[in-house]
Amino acid sequence: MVRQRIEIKKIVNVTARQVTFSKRRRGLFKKAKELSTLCDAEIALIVFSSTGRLFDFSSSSMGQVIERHNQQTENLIQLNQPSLELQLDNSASAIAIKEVEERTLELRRLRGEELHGLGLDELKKLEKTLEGGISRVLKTKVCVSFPSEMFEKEIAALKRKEDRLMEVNEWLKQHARMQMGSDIGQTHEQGQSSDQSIITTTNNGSSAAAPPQDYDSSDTYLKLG
Amino acid sequence: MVRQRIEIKKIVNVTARQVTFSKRRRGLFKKAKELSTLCDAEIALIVFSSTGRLFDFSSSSMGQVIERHNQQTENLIQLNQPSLELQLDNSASAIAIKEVEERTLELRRLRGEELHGLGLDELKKLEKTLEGGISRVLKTKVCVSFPSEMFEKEIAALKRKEDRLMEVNEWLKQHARMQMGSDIGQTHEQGQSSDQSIITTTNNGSSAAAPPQDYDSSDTYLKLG
DNA sequence: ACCCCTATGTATAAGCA
DNA sequence: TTGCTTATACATAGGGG
Repeated sequence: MVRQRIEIKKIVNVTARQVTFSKRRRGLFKKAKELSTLCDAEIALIVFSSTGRLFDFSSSSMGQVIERHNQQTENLIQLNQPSLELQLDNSASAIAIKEVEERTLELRRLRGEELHGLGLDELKKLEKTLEGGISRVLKTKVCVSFPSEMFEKEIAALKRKEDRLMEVNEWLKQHARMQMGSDIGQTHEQGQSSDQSIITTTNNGSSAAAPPQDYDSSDTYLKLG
Repeated sequence: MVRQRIEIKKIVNVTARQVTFSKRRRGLFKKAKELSTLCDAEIALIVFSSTGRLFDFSSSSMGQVIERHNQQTENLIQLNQPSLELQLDNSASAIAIKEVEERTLELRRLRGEELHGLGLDELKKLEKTLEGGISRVLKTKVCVSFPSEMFEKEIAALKRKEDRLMEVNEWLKQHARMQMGSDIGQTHEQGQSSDQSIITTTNNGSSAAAPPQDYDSSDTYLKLG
C-alpha cells in the first residue's frame, strides 16, 4: 500500500513506470474532462507515452483549440495548417512536396546533418529524440537476438557507446581552451580548466573487485561528473 | 466544508465556478507536470477559461507536441482517406505522397517506433545512424552553448545517457530469465543468472577519492562488461 | 481574485489475484 | 496486462479573511 509519498522524478523501473503512467494518465484525463464540464472551459490535452503511444482529449475539437491557442500566442503558422490554405490556391502535389521537404530536413537533422541554424533548445530536443530512439532500438535488438548471442552483442553495443563518449570527450578537451577563450560576459572561475575532462574513462584490464562474470577480460568504467 | 461530492455538471454560480476553476486548473497542471516527469511522457495541455483566458503547459515545446500529434493523426487520415491520393495517382503528387510515407516511416523508426518487422541488421544500421547523429548533435550543442554553461549542460546530457543505460539495464534484468528460458540449442550454464546485471550502476553520494571537481555531489560509475 | 483552513472525497502506490 | 484492494497521500468544497 502507499506507505510513502513518491518523489516526483523519472521512475527508473520500467514496469512501475508503465503502471503509474496508466493510472495517472486516466486520472489526468478524468480531471481534464471534469474541469471542462464544471467550468465550461475549452481544453485540449495531448499525451505521448515514453513508448510513443498517443492519447488525447479535447472538449471541442483538437484543431479548434490548437487554432485558438495559436491565435492567442500569436504564434507562427503551424506547419499542419497550410494544407488548408494550400488546398485553396495550390495543387495537392505542392502540399506533398512541402511535406517531403519537411521530413527530409528532419531526417537529416536526426542524422546529425544540417544542424547549423539550430538553437540550444532545438538541439536538446533532437538529442532527447535520438536518446529515446536508440533506447528502443537497443531493446528491440536484444529481442530479436538469440539469447546465446545476447550478451556479446550487448557488450559490443555498449563498447560503441563508450567509444562515442570518449570521442566526444576527446573533442571537448581539444576545444576546451578555445571555448574558454570566447567566454562572453561571464566571469567563471575555473582552476585547471584547460586540462580537465568532462568524461573520465579508465580502462583496467584486470577485474579489481571480483566481478561475477568476465566476458572478454576488460572492465570499463565511465565516470560521469 | 465538503459534506457532499459535487455533481459533474456546469456550475451555475459564476463566482463558485471561477473559484473551482482556479483550484482545479492548478491541480490539473500539477498532475500533468508530474506525469510528464514521472513517466517521461511528452505532454501538451491547453486550457481556456470560460472568460477566454489562456493557460497552457507543455513538457517540451507546444509546437513540437502539436506537430507530433498532427503527424500521428495525419497518418490516420491518409490511411483512412486514400480517395484523395487515388484521384491523383497519375500525377506527381502520388509520387510525392509515397515519398512522404517513406520518410515518415524512417522518421518513426529513428524515433524508435514501428520497429517490429525489422531484422537484426536493420536494427544495427538504425543504431549506428542514431549514434552518429547523437554524436554530431552533442558536438554542435557544445558549440552553441556558452563556455560557462558548457559543463553543466554536458553533465546533464551525460546523466540522461546514464538514465538510458540504467533503463536498458533494468529491462535486461527483467527479461534475463525469460531470454534464458527461450535459449535454443544452447546449454548455457548460469549460476545466478536471474539477478545478474549486464550493466552495473553504482551511485554513491559522497566522493570517495578526492575528485578534482564536484559538480553536484554525485559520482556515478557505469561498469560495462 | 487569492490565501488559509479543515473535513471530506478522490487518486493512487503497492500488493495480490 | 488488467483489475481489485487497502492504506495513505493528495485534492478540493465550502467558508472566512
